[in-house]
Amino acid sequence: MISESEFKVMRILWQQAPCSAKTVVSELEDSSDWKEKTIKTLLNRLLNKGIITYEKNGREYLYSPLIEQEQYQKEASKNFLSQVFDGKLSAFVSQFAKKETLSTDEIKQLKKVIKELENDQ
Amino acid sequence: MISESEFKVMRILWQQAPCSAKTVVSELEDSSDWKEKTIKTLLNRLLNKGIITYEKNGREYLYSPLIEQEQYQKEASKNFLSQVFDGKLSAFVSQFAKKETLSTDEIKQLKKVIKELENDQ
DNA sequence: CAACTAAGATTACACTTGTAATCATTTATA
DNA sequence: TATAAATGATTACAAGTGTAATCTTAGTTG
Repeated sequence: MISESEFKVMRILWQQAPCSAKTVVSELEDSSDWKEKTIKTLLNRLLNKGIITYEKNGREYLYSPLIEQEQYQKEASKNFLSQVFDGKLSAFVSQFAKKETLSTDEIKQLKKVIKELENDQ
Repeated sequence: MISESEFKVMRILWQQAPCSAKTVVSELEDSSDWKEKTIKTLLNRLLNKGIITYEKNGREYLYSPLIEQEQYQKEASKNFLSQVFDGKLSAFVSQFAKKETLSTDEIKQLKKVIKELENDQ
């Protein structure tokens, strides 16, 4: 539903909403090589898809997400896992055992997460 | 590069290659509601993209993948993680701590994987 | 041998996506 | 006040995708 390009816009809105087009544009002009018009197109598509909304501020819009990042991430994760790894989280994680070299810190984080998972049982 | 629909075809080829179109079709007619022509289109697109190949067997083709599943999974994983979770595996995994209820077995698998990760350090 | 089938190849067509440019309108400015 | 500038809206256009149908050709069958 959210395309890859649109997602980059969403990340900004998730971080700092409500947010003017100008702000989004200036952030994305740094981190990408999109033109202003391109970025505005993406905002508009997100609007039409009902994924974000806006309130007027003078003659400009202040945009805000209508779905939470976590909710979206959760759905995206489930889709990804079921599509690529037959739904098996461990199969996915073990991909990274093969030389993808996680940092010690990431591994520590992971262990913590696993422990939480156990406690929830 | 591999679309979602094409991926479903790939899964069959990864499991049982070389594989005739007829076999792929009959498997997918069960698990999806695609028509035969649709499935053949997908095979053809994969061929044109250079993702699979074939050898002739009489007048039919026997298809085989040209990339390994693991290689593809690895790439897809990296893309997914960096796009949706800023590259952080633990952020992804912790999604599942929130009520996505993994089976005890999955958690056990995960722990094993983590242990391996540690040993690789 | 003529007609039918079945395989792959080619064509179809609407929708999405990437990537903008132009249009219309409103506000700021000379 | 006429014009320039900036906003969002609309339009553009090629490539990729989902989802098939038609075409071509070579075997199969009556």
